[in-house]
Amino acid sequence: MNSNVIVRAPLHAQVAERLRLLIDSGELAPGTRLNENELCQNMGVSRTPLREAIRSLATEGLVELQPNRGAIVSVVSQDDVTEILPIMASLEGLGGRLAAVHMQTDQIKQIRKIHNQMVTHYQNYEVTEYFETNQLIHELITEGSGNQTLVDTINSLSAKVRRARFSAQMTRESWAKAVSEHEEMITALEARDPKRLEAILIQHVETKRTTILGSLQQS
Amino acid sequence: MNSNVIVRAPLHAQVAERLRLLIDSGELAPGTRLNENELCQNMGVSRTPLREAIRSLATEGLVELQPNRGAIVSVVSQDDVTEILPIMASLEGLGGRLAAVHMQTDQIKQIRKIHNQMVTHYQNYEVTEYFETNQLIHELITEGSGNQTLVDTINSLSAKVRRARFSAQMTRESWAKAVSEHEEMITALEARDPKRLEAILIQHVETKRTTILGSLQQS
DNA sequence: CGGGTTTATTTTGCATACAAAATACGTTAT
DNA sequence: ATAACGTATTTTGTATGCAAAATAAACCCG
Repeated sequence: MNSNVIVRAPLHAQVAERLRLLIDSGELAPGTRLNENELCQNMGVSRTPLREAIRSLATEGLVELQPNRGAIVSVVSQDDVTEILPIMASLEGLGGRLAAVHMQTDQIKQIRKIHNQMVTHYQNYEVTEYFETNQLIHELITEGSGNQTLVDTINSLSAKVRRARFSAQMTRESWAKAVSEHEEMITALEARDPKRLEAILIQHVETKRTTILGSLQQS
Repeated sequence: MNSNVIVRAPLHAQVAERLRLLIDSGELAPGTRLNENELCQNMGVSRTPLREAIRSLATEGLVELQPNRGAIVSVVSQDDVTEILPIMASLEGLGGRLAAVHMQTDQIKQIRKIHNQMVTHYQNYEVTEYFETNQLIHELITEGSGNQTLVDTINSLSAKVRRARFSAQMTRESWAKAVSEHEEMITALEARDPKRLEAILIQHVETKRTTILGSLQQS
């Protein structure tokens, strides 16, 4: 009679997930010390799974371990962004190159659809929706590479700069540029032109880097 | 009076280190279940730090967690190698491109020295020494990029295929090709030609991929 | 004798308890 | 009053204990 038992994920995984959210949302700001007791009470779990979760986040780079002094939320400096984005550019470029060859035609059509939605959001100044569709397109292209390790690697790097990206204010020009680059991306994908798509993606991430750094500078 | 106190690393870090060694050396073969009690007694620690270490290795991808069924040593399939090496190619290429610009001239001279040693080892059929110097050159170039995140990312990927690389038998031809590619690499580095170095590195890792896959196929 | 069910044992997951280190605090001496 | 020392408290690190799940074994029934 145990038909629809919900096999809930291990506690430490749930805790890790929750911590990621707290960090992404900024509730746990960069530099904050993770007090184990406090977090335990907050989340209603004991220290064991919490600590395991923290270790995971540390390996992912979201928090930093300080021996005998616990963990702090990693602070992503300007330098970190400068380091990470060129790597993401290379990898997204690789992903695009592979996707242009491997993706199914109907998958590409699907991306074109989402792209059109994104453009509408752009025209209507719907920032959140724009970001979401934008992000989705990048993910779909990368997944289209058929290389799961590549997807994981990019996601891991992306996680570290996610907050910086959110908070980065786009200027009218940089936004327009991003959209036009996206248009080129889709066109290259539809034409199944690996080298061209790769080049555009690399350029696109470079544009992003400039935008983010420009925004970080002000603060 | 606490001059030379040795701050020993946290137990879980030591355990993780030891586990990595066991996995790399093959004492813990791919697919092996990690029995916690067994390992605890073996290493003389309790389960807590051991489990934390296992979580770390899981995030690194060296072991695979199976809910309620513990962890097994990851099995690197042919497909995994096929996925990972193109990524490493892109990243090492990026590293080279940056290194060609950023490295100090005397650092480049140092690499040339090591390269010459490597060639000698090649001529004398000293396989182990050849592998070590070879590996060292790649690391030094990547480090020369000045991008620590890049170094970490490459190392993480490298760790997963390390065993496959060791066990890969080089043919006379593939070995010769690898050496000649290395010669080209150093030349491009000395000429501070980023694009050329990048291209060679990408090609070089591609060669490696072929070698490893050819070797995996036989087994 | 074989398949399936129940029971026993092992093994993992989580919580708690204890030890060591680090931090915070108060006291004392200059 | 301030600096420095020593003590108290907090916080992390490790070990152990208990419960649930999974695996292995025994048993029963056909």
